[in-house]
Amino acid sequence: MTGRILIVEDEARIASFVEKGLRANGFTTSVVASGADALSWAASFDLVVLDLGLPDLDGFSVLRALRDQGVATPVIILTARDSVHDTVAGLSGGADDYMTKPFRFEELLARVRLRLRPPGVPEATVLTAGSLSLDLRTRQAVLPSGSVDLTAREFALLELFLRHPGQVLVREQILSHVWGYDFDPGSNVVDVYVRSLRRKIGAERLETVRGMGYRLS
Amino acid sequence: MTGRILIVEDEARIASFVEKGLRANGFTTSVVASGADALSWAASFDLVVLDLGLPDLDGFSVLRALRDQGVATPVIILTARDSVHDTVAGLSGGADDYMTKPFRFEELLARVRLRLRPPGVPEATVLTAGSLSLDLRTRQAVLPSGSVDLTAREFALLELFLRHPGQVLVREQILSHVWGYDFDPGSNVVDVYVRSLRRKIGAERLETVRGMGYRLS
DNA sequence: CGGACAGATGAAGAGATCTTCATCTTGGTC
DNA sequence: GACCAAGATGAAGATCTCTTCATCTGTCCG
Repeated sequence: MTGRILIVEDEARIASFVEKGLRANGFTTSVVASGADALSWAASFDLVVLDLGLPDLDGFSVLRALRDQGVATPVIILTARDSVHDTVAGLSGGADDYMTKPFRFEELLARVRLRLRPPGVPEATVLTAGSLSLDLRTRQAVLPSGSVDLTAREFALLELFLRHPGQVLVREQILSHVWGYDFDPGSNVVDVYVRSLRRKIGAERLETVRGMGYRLS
Repeated sequence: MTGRILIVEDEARIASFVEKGLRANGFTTSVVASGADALSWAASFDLVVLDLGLPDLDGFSVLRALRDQGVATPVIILTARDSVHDTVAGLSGGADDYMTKPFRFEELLARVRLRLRPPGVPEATVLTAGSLSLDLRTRQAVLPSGSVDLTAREFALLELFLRHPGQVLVREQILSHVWGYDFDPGSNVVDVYVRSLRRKIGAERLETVRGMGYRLS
């Protein structure tokens, strides 16, 4: 998936963090630091990441002005945790999305991908690898022998494997995706959950790559 | 939301159940009972509900034939619970959806709506009523005073209220939506969960309508 | 062979969640 | 006002979920 993304952010550190991450994932990005610039440029982009704490215009004025101009580009808003209510109140009809700072980059990436999904290519309801499938709505693993209910963690873990089929996933990667940003590196939760997944979907499906991590086969 | 829906189902009882429900929700429907008819008609509809257990052609052949003809109409498959694996395996790339029989009508309706959502109108991430919002992804209620985490049941209950704002919801409706099809009519779970929701979002937001049920105000 | 380390496994405990039940309160009706 | 039904509430127990910890097993390498 590709796309041109406009980052409207005045803090250089955050702008750079977002820009690097998005570029590393194949998106084209530009950064502007003011609401005025955002207004002039937004229409030429596929998506806008908009910080609410701008120096000149506040973010919502920018958003409203864009919509008044008939610009329909999806906007993902970055906001401080303590002004969530105002932010959410400003999202009319779900056309836009928001994230509270600080945020994990993966979360932003997921939302960007969601908004840029080509129309006509609906969201997957099922992920499949070989004879193993995962129903994303019912949170069930589907095997030739039948369906198995998964817990939230098991589900998140299996989803991660299914989204990276055949690829070795390192513990650290797994921890940061499934357990979040500030994980305890000394924990063996991953092992334990791989174990319980294996019990449910069959041990042979999750291959151990010694010294590296695990791989879905 | 409107749309023309083709129901491909040979069991009259189920066909009627689905047709009535969809019509009651503003959709235009037609029913055919054979795969051959499905093939000739599918292209003129916005969505197809396709039973896999047809007398002439099996459902998958119909689906494959449609795709071979270049018909991209979204298809929702109805299948027996014990052939889930085959069904899921047949869903290529998540372009289609499936449901196991027996199913709750509301579930079908939700999937129909999902598939017929006009492109460019992304799925809502937040539902709002007055100063109360619900973030559908984080499962948090957002109030002027801050955000509150909800449990799975609380979330489902509040979502139901927010999708029917200002409308009185009867216990039975609530039970069938949030607790599923085969609920115990003698239970007071609804009361208990209304209570716990009130504690979290403020008692004044959920109004009691004596002898009827509850309403979000 | 033996040591060291990576991974596998089982069990236990904390905490959350869901539901049921018993009791109390409120509103409506006669 | 008295009564009854509907609803509100608190508490307890069953179950599930997640995580940690201790121990066991297997692999690699000298």
